[in-house]
Amino acid sequence: MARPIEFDREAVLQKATGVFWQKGYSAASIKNLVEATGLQPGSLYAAFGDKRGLFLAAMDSYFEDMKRLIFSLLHTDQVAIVRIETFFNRLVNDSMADEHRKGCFLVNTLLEIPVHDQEINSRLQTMFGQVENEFRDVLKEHIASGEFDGKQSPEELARFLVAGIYGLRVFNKTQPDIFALKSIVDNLLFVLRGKSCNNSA
Amino acid sequence: MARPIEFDREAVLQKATGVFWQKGYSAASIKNLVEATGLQPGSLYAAFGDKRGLFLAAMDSYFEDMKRLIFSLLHTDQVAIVRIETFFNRLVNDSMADEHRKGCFLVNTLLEIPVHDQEINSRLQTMFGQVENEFRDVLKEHIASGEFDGKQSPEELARFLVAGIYGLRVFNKTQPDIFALKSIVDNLLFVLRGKSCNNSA
DNA sequence: GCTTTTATTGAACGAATATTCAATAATTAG
DNA sequence: CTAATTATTGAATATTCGTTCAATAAAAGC
Repeated sequence: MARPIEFDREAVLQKATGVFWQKGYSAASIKNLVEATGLQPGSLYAAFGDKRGLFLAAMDSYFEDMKRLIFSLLHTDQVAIVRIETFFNRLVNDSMADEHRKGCFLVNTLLEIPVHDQEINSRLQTMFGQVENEFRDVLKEHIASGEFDGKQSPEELARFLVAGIYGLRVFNKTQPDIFALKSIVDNLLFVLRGKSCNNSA
Repeated sequence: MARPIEFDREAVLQKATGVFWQKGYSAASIKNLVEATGLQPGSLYAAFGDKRGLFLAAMDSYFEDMKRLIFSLLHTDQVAIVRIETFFNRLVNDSMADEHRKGCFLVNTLLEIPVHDQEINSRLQTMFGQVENEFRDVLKEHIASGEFDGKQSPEELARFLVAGIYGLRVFNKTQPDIFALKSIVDNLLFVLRGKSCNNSA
């Protein structure tokens, strides 16, 4: 028994995410967000509390999309190592396709927000932790398959891959070169093969 | 035949760098900078033009220090691979020692400033290019020493290491764990050994 | 159709922002 | 000592910032 909300919350969050992604949290103004979303300040504040609340909601929205994508790439009927390869190929292609080279919104946020902001940083920690765990599970399969004879644990390898993702995203900001990115991926995956020496065969 | 400048330019830049490093470019206010440097707005503007000019000067000052450090670590009488190891050990130790986990000022800046800001980004590109070249030269020595039988070029390996530095700096923001960092470094250096398989001996 | 409830509007608010500049201070040249 | 030059001061500036709120609009219950 009241006036219903007119806007599509998800669509608004996507627009707002675009602004924060492009400019960062501090440099994104309410004016920018009002223009991008089409909502007036009052509506924005009624829906999300304040600028920070909108930012947190944008983070969550972005992460949900990201999680869905990662899950779809990492849970197929292919061999474990191939799934990981596919993931990194996708990362390289997406990086090249992004004309503004915005990178990953969450990585950007991680570096922008000082560590003493516990609310945002613990969120990021949880999010990146989930990604790490996804890789860890796939790596467990990989190791069990016998195609790997290195001494590293799945946890250790997962951390290494996550750090590799960070490296690629930052690298793409300085040198958006597809061959460079691919070569970095090759070297990352090299670590996962373990059996680099085939002269026993 | 005029009043001399009272402040120490390098000392002021160090203080200003601290503010930008901690808060980022956008979130750092002139008020913050005035308080940190001890200079009044007028003096700051007379010396550096505007906030952006001060930021550019801070970037340059920071990079000079960084370059000196990298040079000192990478040009010793040790074996090439050991020098690289030493560099990464130092990076890990410094990361752990930084209580505010500010990471690398230039990497933070790289992710904060949109790519369409050509002035700042081309500066960063040059700076990181120089670091990459330093590694490339050391890797040439490493490859020439015969301790490496991989197929990668020094250029490719240098890019990989630089991406590794990026990865470590970002990783340290989410998980400041010395064992995790060390394990990532181990895996990075694993790629440089090439001769991972000793069963022919 | 009237009341109630909630959404939307957008002007208005005070606070904070980057920057300027007239006044003052400190130095040197002559 | 005086004049010239430049550094320093910090209040004042205009603008932009995030946020609020009274007015208005739209729906549902009775």
